[in-house]
Amino acid sequence: MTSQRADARRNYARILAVAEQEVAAHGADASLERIARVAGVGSATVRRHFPGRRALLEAVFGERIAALVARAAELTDATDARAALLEWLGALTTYAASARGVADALVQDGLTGPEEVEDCSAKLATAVEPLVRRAAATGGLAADVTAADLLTLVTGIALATEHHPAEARRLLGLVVAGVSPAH
Amino acid sequence: MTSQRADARRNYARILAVAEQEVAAHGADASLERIARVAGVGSATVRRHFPGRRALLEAVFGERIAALVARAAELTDATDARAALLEWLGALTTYAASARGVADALVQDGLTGPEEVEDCSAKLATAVEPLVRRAAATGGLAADVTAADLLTLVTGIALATEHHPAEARRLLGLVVAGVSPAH
DNA sequence: TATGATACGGAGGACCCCGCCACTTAGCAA
DNA sequence: TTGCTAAGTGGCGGGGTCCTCCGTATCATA
Repeated sequence: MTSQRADARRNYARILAVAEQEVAAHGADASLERIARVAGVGSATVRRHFPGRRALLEAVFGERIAALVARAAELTDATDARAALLEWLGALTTYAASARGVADALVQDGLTGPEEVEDCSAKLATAVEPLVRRAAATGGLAADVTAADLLTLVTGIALATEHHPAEARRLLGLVVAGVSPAH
Repeated sequence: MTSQRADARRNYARILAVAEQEVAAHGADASLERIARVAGVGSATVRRHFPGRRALLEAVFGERIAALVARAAELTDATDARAALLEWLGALTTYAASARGVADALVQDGLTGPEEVEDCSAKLATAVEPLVRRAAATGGLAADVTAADLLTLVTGIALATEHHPAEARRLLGLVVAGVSPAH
């Protein structure tokens, strides 16, 4: 861990910084080769620090994901459980719609299987779980809705509105209220 | 049109047949090169008949899209407007979740702009439009929901459940009923 | 059958991801 | 301070894709 060499740490930081820009500019399938060039390192170095595109994306989004997890923890104590959940979902939607590639990363997360506990969607799911439980307990959430369902829906909205990010929040509103609630 | 040479027509059919298999197997980013190889034609020929991946995907999905458009026309006369709309959305969801790549194709459709009337999502939007209007008129649909919204939501569900297609129908149900309808 | 239009397909360029390998260098020990 | 060693590095080559150009084969017509 800390035994990592100083230059390695330096390169790690440089690559990550460039990767953030590139992913923001070109989405989840930004060119790793290009990231290496811009960062002034060899392509092998990028691959060493981040084995595979997934690893790089997770690192890029890690901070924001952590922020969302923290936000969820704060909201756990809110008086209105339903409002807390909705606010968190809104924050997630805004982020997923604005940060190109994050939604792709989330939908790909399911592939690795349950042993991979470190992936982004697992972190998020664990984080909302308490909010979901509280909202469900107070009747603020349909009974058969799981945390995973909500993440999937938000991810889907973000993916489908890739070219119209402004619509994302509105669509979330529709999903929450119901497109055609039973009368 | 009919002045197309016989060999060109033959190749078109061969390519389309192979493309259907390849897209079903590898999703929207199937290799055009590979399609050409399997079809026994040069890569330039594929490109000639289908300029760009979008064109190829549209051709591949064209028949099913047409079937959905026809289904919408049938359902326009149904007595229960809301049920008709929901049935059509269910059919669309099932198809989008089962046919790999179709959702990607739909979300990419928005890029070309309004002048391109031939694209899949425009066809579908035009087809559901009457169903949406009737459902809204009879109170079976939230007032501020457009046909495009519904397509976007279904597309999103399909994209987000790429690795768990079985969930798609259930999520559609949640969206219809509302995850957390106002009390 | 001869001929012009049409469609074909391979070569080649640009880009990408990935694995391998010889070289450099940071950080520790004497 | 001076070596030593392993971690870290970058470049090269292989395999793949997309795309364009252009000489050539093939079809339709007179």
